[in-house]
Amino acid sequence: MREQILVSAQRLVQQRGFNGFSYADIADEVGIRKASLHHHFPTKTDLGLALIDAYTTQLQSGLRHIGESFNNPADQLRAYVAIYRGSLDAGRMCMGGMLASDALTIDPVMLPGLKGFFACNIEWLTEVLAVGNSQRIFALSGSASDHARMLLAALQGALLIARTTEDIEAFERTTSLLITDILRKG
Amino acid sequence: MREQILVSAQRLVQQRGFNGFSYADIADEVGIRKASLHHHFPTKTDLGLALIDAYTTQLQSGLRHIGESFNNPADQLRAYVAIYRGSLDAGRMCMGGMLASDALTIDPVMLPGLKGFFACNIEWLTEVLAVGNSQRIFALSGSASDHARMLLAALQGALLIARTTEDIEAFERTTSLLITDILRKG
DNA sequence: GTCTATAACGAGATAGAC
DNA sequence: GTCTATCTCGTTATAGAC
Repeated sequence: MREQILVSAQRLVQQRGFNGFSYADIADEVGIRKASLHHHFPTKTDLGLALIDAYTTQLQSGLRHIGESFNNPADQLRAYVAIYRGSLDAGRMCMGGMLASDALTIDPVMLPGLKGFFACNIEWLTEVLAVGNSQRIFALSGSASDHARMLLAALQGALLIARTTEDIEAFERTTSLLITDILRKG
Repeated sequence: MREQILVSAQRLVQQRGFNGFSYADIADEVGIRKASLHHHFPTKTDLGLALIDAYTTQLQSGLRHIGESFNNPADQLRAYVAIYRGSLDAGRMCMGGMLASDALTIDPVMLPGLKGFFACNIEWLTEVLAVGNSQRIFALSGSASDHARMLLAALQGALLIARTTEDIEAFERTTSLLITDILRKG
């Protein structure tokens, strides 16, 4: 049940933000009463902390899987971008981006976990970009970590705008451009 | 008074999102009672529509000013980026980005105005990039409109992440990289 | 245009029975 | 672990006096 609650709540946060859903929404979805939810997560902050933790674990698991599935840094980067594309197709934003936009309204105890999530993304991207650059697969114009931050920012923003403008095609073109600009020409 | 309300509400949306403030917050700030606000904006949706309209007007005015102040497309682009930097310094997000993250929870009648705001940004950026490219000041790897969308997405995402990670330095490096990647290399 | 007063609702949360 | 019942608070919104 705890797992069902987390699955439901995660979807709600990704689609509506942390202030955009209530215990009543979750209760309807998982089929128990509001009050019963408080047995699993006494406060909404407790739920939020568990969500960030679970989401970061999902990310790390996904990144590990990419590392095991692809040797080529370019393919790894494309697989990373595909995660965002899959999210868009499901009508979901990145939970990190949604919580970031709610940063001033949520309990501050959630912020370290949120920062950790972004750090996870940046560290992994930095490593992939650095390896690709040293293998002359990529041709970075700046440091690997600067490119990593730029990629993360661009993907978060592209996801946000694409959902609102309902333009998946534009998302696709943006991410293609991001990748080709990193790949060594000719 | 209507103007004071809009100023207050705009700041609140940019910092806390459309669901992150109430009429009580505005009332405290402008010094009238909650009920009096409904005389100026009967519903919160009415307020939201007025905010989007005012914000788009501010954008257009700002873009016009940039066009009048700088002839060089590179300087125009830097001035555009500086708008986001100024927002970050004020602890504010772009209102467009905030409303986009709230897209599924706000009254759908606000969505056309929100899409129009993004279209405004993309059209202006596309024009600046196209001119700079034809003047051989820029060296675009893709179409001007694709680069425009990418820039907008990257700036929105960078703003969001920089506020959460409290890393203005990272925002600065990201935007520098975005601009240098567009400029024709020495 | 602004006020007091209040309605109507939904939110997060608690108590205690089963 | 789940339930019913309830509490308290904040929210948007309205009625009607001044």
